[in-house]
Amino acid sequence: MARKSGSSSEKTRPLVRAAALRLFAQGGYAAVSMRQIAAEVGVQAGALYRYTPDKQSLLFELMRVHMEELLVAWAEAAPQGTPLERLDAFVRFHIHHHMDRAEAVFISYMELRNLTPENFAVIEGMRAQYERVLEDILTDCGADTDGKLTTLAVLAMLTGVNTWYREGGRLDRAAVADSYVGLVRRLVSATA
Amino acid sequence: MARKSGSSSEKTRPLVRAAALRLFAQGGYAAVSMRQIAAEVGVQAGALYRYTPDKQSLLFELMRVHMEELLVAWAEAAPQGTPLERLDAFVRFHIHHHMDRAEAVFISYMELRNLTPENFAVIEGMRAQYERVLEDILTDCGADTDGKLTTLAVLAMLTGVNTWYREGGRLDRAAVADSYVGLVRRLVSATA
DNA sequence: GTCTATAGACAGATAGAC
DNA sequence: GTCTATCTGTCTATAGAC
Repeated sequence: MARKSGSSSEKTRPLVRAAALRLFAQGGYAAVSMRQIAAEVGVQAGALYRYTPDKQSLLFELMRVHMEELLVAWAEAAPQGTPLERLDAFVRFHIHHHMDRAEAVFISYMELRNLTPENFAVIEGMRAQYERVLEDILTDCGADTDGKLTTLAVLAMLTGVNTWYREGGRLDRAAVADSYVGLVRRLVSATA
Repeated sequence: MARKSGSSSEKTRPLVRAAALRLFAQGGYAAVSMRQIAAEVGVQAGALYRYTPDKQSLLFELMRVHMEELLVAWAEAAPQGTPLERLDAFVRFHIHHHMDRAEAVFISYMELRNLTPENFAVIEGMRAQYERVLEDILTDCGADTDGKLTTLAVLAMLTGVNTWYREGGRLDRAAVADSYVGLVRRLVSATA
């Protein structure tokens, strides 16, 4: 039997996550205090410890969930077709998924060094899994480039979009994705 | 008439910069204390304030000097030749210059948000100047891609090398540069 | 030029009332 | 589940001795 809706635990928990996400992205993990997060949520600092054992776990959970969502979203998209079609699909998927989660993406790149070694290893493993997705596609494309190097080059290029793309700018989401599909196709084409 | 060599000011100053560079790159500006920097130098915290008015100025100077060195180094390289030759030269220059300054590069990307607005504007202006260098080369190459977007895509790709390149790894510096020259040439080639 | 000592603010985390 | 209050430690920056 469900509880009466009086408890605000299931309301406050996501608020804590959202506040931490925003503030960590804005000011950096080390520069943001638990008191700032609490103020953003509208509670006192002590109340946060109902939802996280400590500040480190708060950061780790944000990054872990972000990476998990990324891997699950790709698995669910699961595009079929020729290798080049799957490459196009990956480029569009990566750009759109990352545009929609700018803060989580930012944190997941910038705050790696603020993870404990154990937590870092977990995130790195998930990142390696995602890199593998693109590497396999590139292998299937049969490009005559260095597979690992090209994988990292393409991912850096695609993720770099987040550093400059702003909604309402000169190019809309679809135009950006189209442009990068073109760029990546050239990258894997035979040498001119 | 030169002073006797007794003063250690001109010895300590670069030590402070070097310690700050290393520690900021390793732990992040906000997470590193003046005491840690002092310990690395081998003095007490108070002594640091002979060399910087405050912690913020220390960060800003590291980034400003890094950007200035980058612009000066390119100006001195000043490669001539066809647009495509200059593009190749830019790719090699960027990769080698950045490989040699991994810590300063890292800081200059990661710590932008820890600059005061005034200091941020200065660094952003210098970054825009550098982007303009590549944008002009790409324009001269006459690629039929979006010039600004391609500029940012290539820069993200090239700077991304620093996130994975390690001396003594599978590929040496020259091999990495060669590979990226190939990738960038494809990017600006006619569509396959 | 570097030291010791300290001012004054703020950090993460916990205890116990309600 | 959130509050207030607090413990314990650290921070940047400064003052004044040497």
